[in-house]
Amino acid sequence: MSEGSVRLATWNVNSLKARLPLLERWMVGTQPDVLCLQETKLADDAFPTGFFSDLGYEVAHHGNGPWNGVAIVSRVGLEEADRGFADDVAGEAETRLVRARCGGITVVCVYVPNGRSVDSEHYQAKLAWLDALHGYVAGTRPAGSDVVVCGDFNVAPSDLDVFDPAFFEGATHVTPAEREAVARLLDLGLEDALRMQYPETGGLFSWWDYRAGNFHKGRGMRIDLILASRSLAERIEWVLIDRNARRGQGSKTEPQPSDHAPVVMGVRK
DNA sequence: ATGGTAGAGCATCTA
Repeated sequence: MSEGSVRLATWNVNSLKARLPLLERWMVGTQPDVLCLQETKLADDAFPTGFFSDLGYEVAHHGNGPWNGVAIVSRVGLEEADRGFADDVAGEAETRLVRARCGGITVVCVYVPNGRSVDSEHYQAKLAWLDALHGYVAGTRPAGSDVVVCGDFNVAPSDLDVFDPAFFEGATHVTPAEREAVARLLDLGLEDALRMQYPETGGLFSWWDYRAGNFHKGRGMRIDLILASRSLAERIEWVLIDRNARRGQGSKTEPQPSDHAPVVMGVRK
């Protein structure tokens, strides 16, 4: 990209340790300036800081065990790192949020709880977590500054974002309450970067179940989002979902993919 | 129209 732009990406890697071979190849090829990772599945003391510093990046990780775990990786500066919500919130121990200031942009990296099923307590916890996120994001004052909130939201914002709305009836990720929670985030002064570029294009998915050949059948959803504050959104040059990074499943010679593809955005400085 | 996969880690649990 041109000298005057910043490349920001988000990727749920489904275990950083398992994904290192593919991640290295992808970072060398893509050259992100800021990369948000979810589901590192690592405790902080097991985080491979040297892997990233060798590639020229600083990191802020928030993880405490074999589940969840989020990180911000940056080569345009990484300051004011902040882990988790400020106050006690359900799920606060689950290491699902990390924030840092990178190259003048406030970056909030999130891994929203899955919710499992609508009738489960985990679904209620998901809604509570999204509510806490709303308060947290409001505190970053997105209406007046360069803020990005990105990551795995485990919510498909509209029916355009799923391969078949009928298939997901009664399931999590598509309920009015979850979609309302995302809409309320946007109301703070954020834009859904990819949807802004492609307002009516279906099939732009970021996640496909590993099973049943769903990736090759196009049976996915768009749940990995980059929400950009308006000052940033008006400088977006392009947004893409890198499906190439989702290929190779089951191959003996290709590095194995996550079930998520990275979402990448180029922004003028 | 989930459960055929994958990753945690060693029996299942989570997604």
